Amino acid sequence: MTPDRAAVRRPTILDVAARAGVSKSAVSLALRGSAGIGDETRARILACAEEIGYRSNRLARALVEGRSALVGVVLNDLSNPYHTEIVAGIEDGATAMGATTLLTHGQRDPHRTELQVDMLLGLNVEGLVLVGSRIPVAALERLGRTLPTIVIGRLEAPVPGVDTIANDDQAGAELAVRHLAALGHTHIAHVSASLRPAARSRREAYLSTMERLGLGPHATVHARERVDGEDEDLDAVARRAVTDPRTTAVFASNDVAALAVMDAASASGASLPDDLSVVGYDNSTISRIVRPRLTSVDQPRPLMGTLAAEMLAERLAGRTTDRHEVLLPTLVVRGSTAAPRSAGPRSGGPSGRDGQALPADAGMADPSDGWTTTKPGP
Amino acid sequence: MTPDRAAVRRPTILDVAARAGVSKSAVSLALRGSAGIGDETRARILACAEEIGYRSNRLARALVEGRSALVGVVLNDLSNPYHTEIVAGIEDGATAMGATTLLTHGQRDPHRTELQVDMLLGLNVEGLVLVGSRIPVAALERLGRTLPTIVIGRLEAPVPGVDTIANDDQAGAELAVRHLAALGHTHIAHVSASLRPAARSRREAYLSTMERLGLGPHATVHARERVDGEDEDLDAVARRAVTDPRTTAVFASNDVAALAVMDAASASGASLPDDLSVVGYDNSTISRIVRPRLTSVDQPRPLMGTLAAEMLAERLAGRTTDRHEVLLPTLVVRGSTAAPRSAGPRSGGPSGRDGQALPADAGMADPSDGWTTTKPGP
DNA sequence: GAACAGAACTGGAACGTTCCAGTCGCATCG
DNA sequence: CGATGCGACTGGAACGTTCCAGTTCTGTTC
Repeated sequence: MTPDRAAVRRPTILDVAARAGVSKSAVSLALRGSAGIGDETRARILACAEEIGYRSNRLARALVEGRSALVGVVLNDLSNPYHTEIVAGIEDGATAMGATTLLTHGQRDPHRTELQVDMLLGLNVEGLVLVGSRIPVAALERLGRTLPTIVIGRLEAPVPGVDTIANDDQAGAELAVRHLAALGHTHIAHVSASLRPAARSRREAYLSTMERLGLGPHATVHARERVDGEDEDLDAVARRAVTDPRTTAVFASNDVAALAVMDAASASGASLPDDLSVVGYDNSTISRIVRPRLTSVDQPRPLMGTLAAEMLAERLAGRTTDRHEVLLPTLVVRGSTAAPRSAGPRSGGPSGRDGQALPADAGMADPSDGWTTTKPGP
Repeated sequence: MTPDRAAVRRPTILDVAARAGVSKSAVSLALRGSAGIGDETRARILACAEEIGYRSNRLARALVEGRSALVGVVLNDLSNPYHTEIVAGIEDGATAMGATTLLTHGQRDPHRTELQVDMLLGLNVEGLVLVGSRIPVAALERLGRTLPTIVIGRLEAPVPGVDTIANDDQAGAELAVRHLAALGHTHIAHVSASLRPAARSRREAYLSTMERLGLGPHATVHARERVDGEDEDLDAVARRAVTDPRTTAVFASNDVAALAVMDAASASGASLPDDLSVVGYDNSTISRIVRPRLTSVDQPRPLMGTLAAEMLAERLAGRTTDRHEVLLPTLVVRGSTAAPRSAGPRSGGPSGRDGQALPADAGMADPSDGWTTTKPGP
């Protein structure tokens, strides 16, 4: 049985005031720890508040203060553990600036995402972080005009008033290809999981790196046929990639695709990593579950989160220029990559020990902070 | 460059009223679609609102209405994809009752969880759903007295005013053991991942089911030594479970533990599922990634979510008695279970085809709705 | 002992809504 | 033709805070 909650009105500042025999202003002062109130009175007020279980009404406060101290985070897909570490980073940053984080998820659906954003705006959030969200460009432009907005992930084109944080897909892809080449692979194929901007630039970087390494003639891209549903025939693409007997290594544009390749290879009787080396992208939980464990490009997710919070703080402090950050990924080497059967490593390259992280090309940025800044295009 | 947002005050209902040449009340009426306003005037007001980009301030509305139309959901661990489907269910239910869902995560930490709950209370949420959250009992009791609270997961002991939704661990464990026995296994071991209530009752059900099947003498429980950190030596336990040559099957108390068992078995040269059958619990993404794919007990997660929303609605409609639901799990049979090498199946049991779901024992509940109700203890 | 300073506290206004008790004008009715 | 009723609209109060301009009181200074 539960006490009748409807009858028990939630205590307000006035109830506390009445009990302590002071005015509501005194209570407000005491609760917020402001000066201008005696220690003795303050203690009494605090005690009274405690006794009747007073809890400040954040809605009312937000209304009068004109600021909600709320930051909205929209996740495209809650089930993607990829997002989790980013969120943790955002939360830490937001907490540091005295704000609290409100999460919602768009369920991979632009329409739902827009609805969620609307409801966050209704709650007067002071800033918005969209994590890998799919949202119509028009809506994003409106947001850029309305409040500080940070997008984590790659945008088709920059939107005025919207900051972005992405990882350097070029560098990541290069890292993967160079790792395979250093092991002695020459016939390195690429499996591209989607046509979204991130996958596209990984593919381009794959091609250019192959070219630069003099392996251009051996480059092959296995992409999906343009089917509308996205996860349509990834397995078919993987099977296609695995059939070519000359291919000894595959760089996949994400871990899910890499998993499909590993499955296809095993199904055709290949033994991993001896017959086929596989590199994924995202360093998701998949990479630690699958056997052999997957070598994968890792994005600095916690950093992405704290950076988002930092950029939000800047915006709130008055920054009006757009900022676009590109972070350098690293490669986490695990058991899915090894020298091909026919050849040893071409150089004193990575030893391939499980879980060893390699920083992105040191020539491109200072590896000590792990990321670099690029200015947006016109 | 961004327009100076600070200068642009967010338009209010009064701005709309001024522009449309009516009173604020008329605008309020028009926006909410109430009667008492002419079609022509309404259209004009709506147009004006659109023009100046008016957006209702939910805070102010909540303040005066005394209800926020907000439901708070606290996730213990965002990275656990287990939760995702539950959240989707809650959201659907909440949307149906005209409320929106606010997510936060407790980061597996009781203290942080309490903080998150506090901030949700400050936002005047009308109900709270805690998903697998670890929160001090004292705090939970306070919540039970304050507002409708639903806990998804098993509680040590019922808390007055708090509803619970859990899956029937007994039935789930029985399902797993019976499946293995039907395949012909007699030496079925159990690996217990934790000492939390759910794992404990799975273990008890394992033991009693073994007993009932006349396999009591062959029952062995491999539990963790009492180490404070939870994931401490799961692998060691798994290795221990795998060393006994007579053991041909293992029922693990969750998928993570099952994965450890599979790893340990592979490491010791066993081939799965021929040398060892493994059953997990949770039917998490792990079970679909690992090879062979893991047979696992599945909890009706979407149902748990919608049920939570339903129970919340009941509470808001005035229910004051506590409700405790126990849902029946099913078994999803995949490739990790097969008849032992030495013996065929003892009966015309399950065929073991990949992904086939078996309902829980029909004698315990009507399988058509998939769940049953149990009344709480005194 | 009057003037003053400052600390401690108070009461009203404001925030952006909804709600409610009216007011106004107009058509209908007896 | 005056009363009645009703639809359309208005203005003030209220929600629970914070903020600000006062007010009171105590002690200090000349």
